Amino acid sequence: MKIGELSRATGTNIETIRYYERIGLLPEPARTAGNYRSYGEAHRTRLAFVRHSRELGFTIEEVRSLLDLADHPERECSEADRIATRHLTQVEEKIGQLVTLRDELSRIIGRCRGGLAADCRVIEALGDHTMCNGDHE
Amino acid sequence: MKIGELSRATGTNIETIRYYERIGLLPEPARTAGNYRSYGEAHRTRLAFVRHSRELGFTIEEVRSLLDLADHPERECSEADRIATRHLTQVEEKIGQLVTLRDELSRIIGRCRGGLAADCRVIEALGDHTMCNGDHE
DNA sequence: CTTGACCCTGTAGTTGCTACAGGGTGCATA
DNA sequence: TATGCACCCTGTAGCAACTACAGGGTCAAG
Repeated sequence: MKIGELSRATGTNIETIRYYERIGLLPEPARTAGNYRSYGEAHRTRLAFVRHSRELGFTIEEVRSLLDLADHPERECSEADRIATRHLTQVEEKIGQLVTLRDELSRIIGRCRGGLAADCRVIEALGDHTMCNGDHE
Repeated sequence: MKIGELSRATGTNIETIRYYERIGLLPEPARTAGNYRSYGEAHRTRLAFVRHSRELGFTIEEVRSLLDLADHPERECSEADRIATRHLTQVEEKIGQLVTLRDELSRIIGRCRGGLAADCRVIEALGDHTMCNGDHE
């Protein structure tokens, strides 16, 4: 498989594949006589693992740890569980923050009744930080 | 006010203040004899506006537009409303994505009953993209 | 007169890619 | 044989929004 085919097979940008190789997430593949990268099924599987992990929001370093574990099936999986659980916590925190944000934005926008910027509630709200009750960290 | 005081007054990193000045979000302040930046109340207000906007997740370019509007109170505020509404939509989309993410993560983690990586559901789930119903873009 | 806190400029690093520039390869077609 | 085109290669620079130095200057206190 050439890089373009792997790209299409996994929905990954070609530059991204080369980037993953550069940072050591994907092993260097064999080369053809013309110096083209030549991938096998194992590469496709590994790249799919990386992409799925990234879609779930794991950082590159987390993906590296997860891959490392996948490469060593004789180890305990508590590390994987720990990484995933911590990530879940972070996602939940982020959701909470965004919900707070959404509420504040809705409130600000709801008060805008058009007209001149001089009287705009959006602009006013942004300038005046005390408008929110002050306890959002 | 020297930069350190402005930093404390607004909870903004000193480097960030200089960065904002460099990219033109904050005007260049007067300088003391010793070439120190010297800020006034207007700078503090403007920086607070920027920080609050950034906390709400507006991009630098959006903040630039909002500031521009705040600087011209004779204009209509429909632009501010448009920017804020678009941003609200984006925040809502992001919340939706994260909720989907959280659910998938919970499902994956919930199935992990410890043991060896060889049998780990987390690792397995990451490798096998078809485990999710397949319709998340 | 030296110590320490503060300030200055300029540049490089962060994350996770993405986008070139400037070339080489490989195959079909004229 | 030439040539066009799609594809591939390396290496470097760019994005957002900061953050972190290095290597120096300023200023007040002791």
